[in-house]
Amino acid sequence: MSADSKNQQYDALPHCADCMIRVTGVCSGATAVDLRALEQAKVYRRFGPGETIALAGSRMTHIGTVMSGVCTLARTQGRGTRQIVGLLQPGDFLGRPWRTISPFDVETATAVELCGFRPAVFEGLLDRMDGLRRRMMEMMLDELDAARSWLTILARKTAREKLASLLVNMTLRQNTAPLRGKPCRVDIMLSREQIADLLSMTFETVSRQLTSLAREGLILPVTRRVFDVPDLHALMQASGEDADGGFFHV
Amino acid sequence: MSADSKNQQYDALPHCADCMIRVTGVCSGATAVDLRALEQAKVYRRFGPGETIALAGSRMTHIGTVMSGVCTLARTQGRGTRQIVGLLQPGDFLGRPWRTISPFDVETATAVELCGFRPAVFEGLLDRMDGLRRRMMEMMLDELDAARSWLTILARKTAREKLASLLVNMTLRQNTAPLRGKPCRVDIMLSREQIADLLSMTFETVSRQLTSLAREGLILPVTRRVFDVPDLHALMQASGEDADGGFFHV
DNA sequence: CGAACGCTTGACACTCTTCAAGACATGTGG
DNA sequence: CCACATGTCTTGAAGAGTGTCAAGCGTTCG
Repeated sequence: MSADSKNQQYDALPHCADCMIRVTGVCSGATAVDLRALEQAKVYRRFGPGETIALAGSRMTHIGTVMSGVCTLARTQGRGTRQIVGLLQPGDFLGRPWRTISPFDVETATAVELCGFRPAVFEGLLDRMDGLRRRMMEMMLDELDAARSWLTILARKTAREKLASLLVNMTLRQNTAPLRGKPCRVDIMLSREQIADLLSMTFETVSRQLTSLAREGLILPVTRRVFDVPDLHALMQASGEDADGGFFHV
Repeated sequence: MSADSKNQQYDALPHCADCMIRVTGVCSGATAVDLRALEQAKVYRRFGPGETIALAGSRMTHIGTVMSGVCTLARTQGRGTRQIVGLLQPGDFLGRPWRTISPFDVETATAVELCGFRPAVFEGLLDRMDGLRRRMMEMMLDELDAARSWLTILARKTAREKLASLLVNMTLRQNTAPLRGKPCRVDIMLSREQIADLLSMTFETVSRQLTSLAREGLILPVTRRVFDVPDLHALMQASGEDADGGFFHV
């Protein structure tokens, strides 16, 4: 039934009615009636790890909600240094209505499923649907706050604190109820180099600080990208954050 | 006529019909009819330099367009370091609808005139006026891009490049047509310490780099905060930006 | 005039980057 | 199965760029 030519015969993604992401995504602002229109317009897309979804300056063919996996927004500077300015995790919105030229490179770090729309279609829906539009504005405001919080982390923290911050952040997003004192596990899903590009360091410094944190027992390596966190509270203190203070979420 | 109690007897600010800011502000999205409603709802406010408009976590009594002067959005870190995460210059929108608790300290760097609205009133106008709402979303998207571009500058540039970037940015905003090769003037309006908080450096380093740029003739000091820029293109190169590449605007 | 403030300049310490080599894992072809 | 290549990660040593601490200058204001 009306398969987009790009859509291989994967298992179908959930219908809006059964979709878990809908709790937090843009579509959480949609009414039941709206949802039926969204269902008709949406186009699922899948990407492998390491694929480029859009280069900076190019037009995005689809915008929408990340269903699973992690995307990076990045820009390459003058002399080859690369800065990742945002991570898109499940529930986050990829692309912007009325601004279909992406100002950043959009790439997948892992396999990614996207619940997408043609930009013009989605803009039409936004104009029609009050709730959807309202949720969209909320999410944009949240993203702005997150970007600014992220700014303070990159700008003022030491290498050690930056890594601890990233680990705490991802631990919180990956564990539903990470009780303090209760050990938990975190998968950073990014290579040392990607972490470096995200935190504005060299991958050597990333490696050094990770082994340093491991030596002190704040994290316990399981594989190279998976760690056990025996004491999240201790890791928070290493991140230099005041108590529960403003933990970013992008 | 209907003077707000906060409004001392200053000269009146312009009517919307004569307002220059309206070219770039949110209200540029308003129709002639909308404009009459805006005119009725707006409340001009004035602040002296160094005033605190809102502390982080507090409710903003007014949101609206900055008419003149410069405001800073800032947050104080754990050990007393301060990070300015955004500058609000004339035409920029101060505060966010549906998010009246400010996540940052809002302060004036100079004397500031604000064309403000009660949050609830402005939200009502947004719901009613398609053009206004559309322009608001555009501005939010631009702000998000600006925050992310700013991120790459803070994260990856040297002290010298950061200062050059800031100077170029402000020069572009303060000169309508800064032709390359044509000399122009820039007023940074911020103290050395504020610049340091904005660029994540110490004020000593700011001072050193400014004198260094001046020694090389890239900027010519007029007063301590005003410089002539004999060759904007040369300054751009010192900023490490690729040609005209993504110059941020906050 | 003295005090307060913003700014400049210097000397030194320290963090992080840079350059370089090696360890470890994975995959390929003989 | 090995030799070899490749990519990712670790570790080391030296150097550059900023932060830190400290002193001094210039202006403003009471």
